[in-house]
Amino acid sequence: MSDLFKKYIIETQCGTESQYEAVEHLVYPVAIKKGEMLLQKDEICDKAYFVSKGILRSYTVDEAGKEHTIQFAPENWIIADRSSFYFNEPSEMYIDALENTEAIYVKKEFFDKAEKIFENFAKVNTLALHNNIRHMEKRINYLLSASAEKRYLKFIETYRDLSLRVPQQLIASYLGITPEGLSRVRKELANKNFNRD
Amino acid sequence: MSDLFKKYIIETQCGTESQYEAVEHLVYPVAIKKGEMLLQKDEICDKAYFVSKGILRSYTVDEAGKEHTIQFAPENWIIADRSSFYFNEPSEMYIDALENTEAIYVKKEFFDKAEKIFENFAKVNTLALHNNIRHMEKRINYLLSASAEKRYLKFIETYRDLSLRVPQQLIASYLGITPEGLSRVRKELANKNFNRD
DNA sequence: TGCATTTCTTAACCTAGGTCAAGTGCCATG
DNA sequence: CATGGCACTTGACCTAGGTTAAGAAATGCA
Repeated sequence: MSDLFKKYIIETQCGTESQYEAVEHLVYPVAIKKGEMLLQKDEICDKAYFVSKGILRSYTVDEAGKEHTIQFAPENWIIADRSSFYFNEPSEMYIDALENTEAIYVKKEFFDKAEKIFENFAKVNTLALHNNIRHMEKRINYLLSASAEKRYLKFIETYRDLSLRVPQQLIASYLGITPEGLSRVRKELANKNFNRD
Repeated sequence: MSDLFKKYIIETQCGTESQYEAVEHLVYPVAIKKGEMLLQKDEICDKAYFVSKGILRSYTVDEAGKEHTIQFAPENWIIADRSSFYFNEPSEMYIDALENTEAIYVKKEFFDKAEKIFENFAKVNTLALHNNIRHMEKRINYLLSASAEKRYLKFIETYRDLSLRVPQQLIASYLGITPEGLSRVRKELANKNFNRD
């Protein structure tokens, strides 16, 4: 179950099997049932999950009770409330499983230990943070400037696989539109494609 | 002109004057006139600016020619296209000055050198990245879930000083609404406050 | 002080997308 | 094989906020 994570670590760190063995005891495999909650609002997020099979998702809930998807994490992705994890502050979000999922989680100790074992751990981590920032910046820009249709097209272009595996209503909640709105957008796109002979 | 930056570095790094002197030659003071451009789209952003007086701003321009403000940087803030700076890739954004501004800029060499001089430079930098991520996450959440009015109220609560110094149309472009839209929101807020005797 | 330029407001009108309420189709479990 | 429950669609209606165009204020510059 944690083989994929092992591979991920060894590859990104340019590490060896024996280096990985030195941190392995801090890697906890878990099987998560569809719908199961891994993090609730106001809890402190002390676990970062790496998905080896299935999909996890983080989301917020507004005063009106509506869910807003922050992130999808399919295979090979890491998910956590980074702010809560790093600053030890209560989380604003929830994390749950969209499918029966196999994952591993690590706590802070893993990061501390890994920094000692892998020469470039901090550097690789910084790279990951920058990737994260770049991604969020693009998302903000899209939310500021693009219509529902454009945001959807961008989404299926960027996450082709996810757009097939994830319920449409959740994609809508990621894009900042309603399920009905997304349904309409899809219909209009279908018409366009049909009409351009 | 660079005194504020010196103070900023010494404080955040818990460093000494003499440590600062060892990196000072990599700190370039600049005076920027209102309206002057510091970064254009498609350029690689190789400078990070720290503002000691005035305001800088980063923004994108969409296909319709509309500007979308990504960040305001008043005194004591740092501004750059982080992705372009870190990954050496062409920038998607512009940076200009909203007021006559005094700033310093540093290039990558500064970071390299500072990492050697200040014991915790990398750690403090990681903290800054996490702060950045937290901030962007909140912004995404607001864009997904809150009305124009709520976003505006949040903005003036969070950046009281900026909301007085920055032209309204630019605040609108930060919030993802039109200047006219913001004007209407303000009017409605004024009416509400007037009518609650 | 006076003119020009930019910023902000207002109002009429419009539209993308929200809301609400019925369907329709699709598994999934008994 | 039936049925109960989701997920998705559809359509009628509504509204927040966009668009356009015009003026009013503010600001800068000479």
